[in-house]
Amino acid sequence: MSSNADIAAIFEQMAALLELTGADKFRVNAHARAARAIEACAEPLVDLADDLKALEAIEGIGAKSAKKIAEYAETGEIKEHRELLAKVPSGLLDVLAVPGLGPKTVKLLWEEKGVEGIDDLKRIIEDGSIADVPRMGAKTIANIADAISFAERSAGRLQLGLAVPIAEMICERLRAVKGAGSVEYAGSARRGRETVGDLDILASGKDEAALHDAFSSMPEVEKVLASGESKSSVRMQVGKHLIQADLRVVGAAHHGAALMYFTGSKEFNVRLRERALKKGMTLNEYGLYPEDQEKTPPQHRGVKPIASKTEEAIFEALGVAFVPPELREEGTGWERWKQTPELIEVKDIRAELHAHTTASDGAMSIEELVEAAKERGFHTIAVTDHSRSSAIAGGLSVERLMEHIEAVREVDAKTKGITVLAGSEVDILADGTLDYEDKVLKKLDVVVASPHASLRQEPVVATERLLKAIANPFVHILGHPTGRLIGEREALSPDIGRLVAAAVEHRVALEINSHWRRLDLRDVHVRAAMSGGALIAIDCDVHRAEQFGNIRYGIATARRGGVAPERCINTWTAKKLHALLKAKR
DNA sequence: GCCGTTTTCGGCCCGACTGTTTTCAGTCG
Repeated sequence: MSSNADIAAIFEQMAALLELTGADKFRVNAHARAARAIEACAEPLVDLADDLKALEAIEGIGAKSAKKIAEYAETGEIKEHRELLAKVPSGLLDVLAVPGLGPKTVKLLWEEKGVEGIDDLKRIIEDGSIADVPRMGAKTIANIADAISFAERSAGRLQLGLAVPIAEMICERLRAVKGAGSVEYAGSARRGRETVGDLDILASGKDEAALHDAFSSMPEVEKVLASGESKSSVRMQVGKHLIQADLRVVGAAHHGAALMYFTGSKEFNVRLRERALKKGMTLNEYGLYPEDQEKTPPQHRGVKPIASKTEEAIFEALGVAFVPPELREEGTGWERWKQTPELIEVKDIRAELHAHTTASDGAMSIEELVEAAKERGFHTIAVTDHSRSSAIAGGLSVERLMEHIEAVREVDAKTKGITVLAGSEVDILADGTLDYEDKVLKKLDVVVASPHASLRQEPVVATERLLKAIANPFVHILGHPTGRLIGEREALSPDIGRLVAAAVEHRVALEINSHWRRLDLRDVHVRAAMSGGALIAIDCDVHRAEQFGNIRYGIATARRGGVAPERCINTWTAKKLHALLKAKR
């Protein structure tokens, strides 16, 4: 299989390998950028490989990279990549990944000490010979040893739903510091990325030192990595999760510029700063200033910024429409916007269409589920317990399903203020048939069809399987279409373009499952669904009441995919939504 | 290696912090 992720990984690796061979840094960066551009593409690039012009049309992909992608599509490898791997020991890539070790140092360790992997590095630390290398003092050596141990203990990036609560906990504590002003989290958590590498906290306040102290002395902090006047950095353990957190304290006058800078993405910042230069201005984390060729940064010379207090002001001064944080990524095309796209928000959601009760693997009774949905102000809640094949999840036999439908109807009859629909999350079997016969499906108000087993199918097989499910006349929603679990399993890689086209044809909504372990569809798929004209359902797949709170992660994913409220059926009025569902009965 | 309502060649964002240095290189975001 050769997904975009595979190709992106090769480009990413080429960037690192080039760095280690001492290649021009702009060339290195161009490879890293190409990797991001490839990753952000919804369409499988191997399908585009016949058309070099189409590949080159992708921002960040030039003639050379397009040729390499075509070469990969044809031969399954890239010659330059193979040659680089022959030159540089692949274990060096692990060494380069150790925090604090950059290309210069790794190259030096390799050339002077023969280090070709982590084990070699550990060995020369242990026998002390690492000290022969220039600029290797006691502190540096200790930091490297520590970083290795951290890398070994850390599971890497944290899922969004694990990172955000930690970020919020830190913010709460800093807000409690005397004289604290605004405190908020930025970085990839603010952009709503599915995983977060480290937490970026931005604060202002009367007593800057007090904020840094409070931050560095949190009980979960196991090591202070840096502590300067404006920035401190710690490594902390929260529960079983290890994560790095950075705090930046800036004056309120610089808040917008700092927030923008700290939110990123890095690529976005670079593009924006380039744009500023073209307009005769310079942008840094303190503000947007007139460019005057002076070497000392403008904020140190008392230069009055053109804009700095709010992000909005900076965008305006640059002549760019405000870019929502979720869209500040490579390949979203923000440079061409005339105005900010209208994106869906949590408050737009008025119905949950994918929920489980104690009848299968949920923790709530029908009544408790309905109560929780009412509390969120929803007009509709669909009860969609598992179908019979999901035995582990307590899937319902046809007989039990019939009883369950009755039970749901009874609750609906006696409930005021919300419509309770009888539905099912029906397994899509390996061959694409559904777990209940059509005559059973017909009795249900809502059918969410989802893949749960046979998740290692080849893309072609998976595509046909899901297409068949979409074409079933009784299906309303395609639930978590790929079945992936972030960082745990890739699951299916269907041809999203074809799924979208079929979903449009059969008026099936594609689900964004809001659980932070899933976020499935993922952001780039959602973007494809939007450009293809499909409807989206954003659901929490609730098993417990608190999981309704996961909607924020589903919404973040939707926003990253450019979803406007009207494209999501959960935002529709009861009348409109129910009409859509009934049209298939 | 990419890119261009100034450019198809000559640029390519900007600052904080650390550690090992006596003025700065390396790394990070």
